Amino acid sequence: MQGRATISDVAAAAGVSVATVSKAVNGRYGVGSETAARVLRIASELGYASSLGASSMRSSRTGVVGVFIAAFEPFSSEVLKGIGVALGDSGNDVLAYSSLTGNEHDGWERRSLSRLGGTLDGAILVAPTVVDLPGTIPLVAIDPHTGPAGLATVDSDGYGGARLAMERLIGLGHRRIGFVSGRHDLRSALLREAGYRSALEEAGIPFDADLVRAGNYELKLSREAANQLLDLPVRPTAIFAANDLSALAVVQVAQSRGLAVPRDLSVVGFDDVPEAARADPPLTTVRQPMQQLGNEAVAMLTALMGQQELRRPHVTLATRLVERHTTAAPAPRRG
Amino acid sequence: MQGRATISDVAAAAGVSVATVSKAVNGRYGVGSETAARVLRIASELGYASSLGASSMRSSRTGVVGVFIAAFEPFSSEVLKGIGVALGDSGNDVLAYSSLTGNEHDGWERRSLSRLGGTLDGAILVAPTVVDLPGTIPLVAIDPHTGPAGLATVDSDGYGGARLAMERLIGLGHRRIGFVSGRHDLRSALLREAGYRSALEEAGIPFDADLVRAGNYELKLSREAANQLLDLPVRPTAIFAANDLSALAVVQVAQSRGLAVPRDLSVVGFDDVPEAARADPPLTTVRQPMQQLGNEAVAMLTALMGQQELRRPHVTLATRLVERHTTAAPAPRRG
DNA sequence: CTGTTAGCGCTTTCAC
DNA sequence: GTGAAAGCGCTAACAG
Repeated sequence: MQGRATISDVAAAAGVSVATVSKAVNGRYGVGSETAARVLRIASELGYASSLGASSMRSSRTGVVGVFIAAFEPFSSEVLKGIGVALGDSGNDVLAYSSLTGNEHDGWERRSLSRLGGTLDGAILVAPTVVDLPGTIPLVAIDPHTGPAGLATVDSDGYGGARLAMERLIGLGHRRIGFVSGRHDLRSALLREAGYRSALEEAGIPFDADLVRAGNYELKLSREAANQLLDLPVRPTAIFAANDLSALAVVQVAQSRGLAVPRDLSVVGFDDVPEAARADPPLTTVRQPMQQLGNEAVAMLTALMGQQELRRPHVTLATRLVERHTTAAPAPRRG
Repeated sequence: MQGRATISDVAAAAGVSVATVSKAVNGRYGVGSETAARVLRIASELGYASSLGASSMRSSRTGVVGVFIAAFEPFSSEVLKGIGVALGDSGNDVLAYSSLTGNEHDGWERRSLSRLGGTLDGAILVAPTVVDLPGTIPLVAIDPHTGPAGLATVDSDGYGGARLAMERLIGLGHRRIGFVSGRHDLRSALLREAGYRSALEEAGIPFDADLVRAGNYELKLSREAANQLLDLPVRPTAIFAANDLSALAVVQVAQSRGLAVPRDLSVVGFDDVPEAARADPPLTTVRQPMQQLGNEAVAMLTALMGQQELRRPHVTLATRLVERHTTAAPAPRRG
């Protein structure tokens, strides 16, 4: 049982050639059923399973689909859950890969695809920002950069979602609403920002560039953005953030400055990651169906892997506002 | 840019041999600095990155650590987050693998390890139930089956946690407390059950076998267990479940039978997965530090990969009770 | 039905 | 400093 058995170990133990073992293990024709049975038994006894790396070098199908993510953060994790259940019965294994390493200009998605592409039957990219990907295997992107029309994509309605958030805030009576923006290399982030502006415009509230600050979906930057916004001579009464991470950062900063949320400042996020519900106070946010994003991506990928044409190569899912406890009417004017 | 570039593509384009490219790319000695620079530039232009499968067949270090999980469910997802951040700076990539396929007697952990073992520098197994694993690479198990003393493990204090839950329930005045058990092939599940019994005993409440039902950490079974418990002639006033999934199932079943939680039935879970906080009503549960489980595992694995001896090959983390809204004093006797 | 052979992409001696 | 060659574990022709 020491050190993984190889195909030759099995062959030797069974007294046959490696070719025969390979055929038996893969259920190919051309092996006596008796021989096959014996080989299988021995393989099982030895705990043999073919090396993914080696076998993928010779044959095309491997039965594993890859998911490439930048990191195991809440958003990707939810997507992964959706992918996992959707793939549950397909007989495919799931391999999620996060490459923190060498994040230079290459882009992790390129590098990862290069390293693993040959090994996979298909892949899903979560929030890729790189445009031209090697076109070896079926690919679908979730929440992508504005990429080539050729790439199948799934995302959710960031524009509409942002409007939902803003309309609520405006309906509550807010007129001075800050915005912490997201990663500008992601279409979804841009759309959320567009929704912010359009809602303002529709309500007849003039756009004020001072009220939008870069958060880039990063904790540090979002905190800075929040501080800048709250340092403004005339403080915003509400802040809409491009994702929950940023929104949570805003809440935290506000609280650390002695401001009560939502009494002194309303905050709305975007995503509805699990962390949003457990925050204190629980975050009002725009929910995007993250697990369903995964489901849809799997459906498309499955079609692609089955050589099918996609009816709809771009799917957009609806978002909705989840009101929790970080929104309220603005406090009566205090100067 | 079509179809991943291989090392020979780079070699051809650079007018050198594949051997030279390999050395240049891997920073080995024996290449002119001028040549190396040119090769590197061309490699980058071609978007070349060495195939993981192929390179792992020849060299030992690959810079990727694996995490093997049964599925992308809430518990594993949290652990993965912890592993991800802990590994962030190590320069290692993370590869999470879930093999739903062929879950026969082999055990997914064996099979997966066999298929990928050669490709990884080390691996973390989440809730493995198989005992003898091939000992090829550094391994650490999180929440393992009672395995050989040789395997490094990290888990949390299931016994103490269960007692916390039970003591609270008993303190609230409950005397008739049901238990939905977990997977009996996991030590943690057994310890939670032991905690249940010991707390009962200590409070002088006689153990009643009718009050414990198998949930196996499965939705379906847990629902059945809940129904059986609630069908009892003398209904329990509280139910402690071995994990949150089961607890949530119990709440759901109770509600569907017209019982109000916590008025008619108190429920306590175990884990504190994100879903527990968002449930309605939010679940009272025993929190185990899932992300920290991941951190600890990484620390141990890193030591192991660095050839170091482990000071403490078995680490157990503390748990604590998180009271939310599924617990209350039992209703006054109504027969 | 079974074994021999070639070669996937890569790294590593070992000559030159 | 550079390249030829061997071989990692495996599968796919092709012989026998």
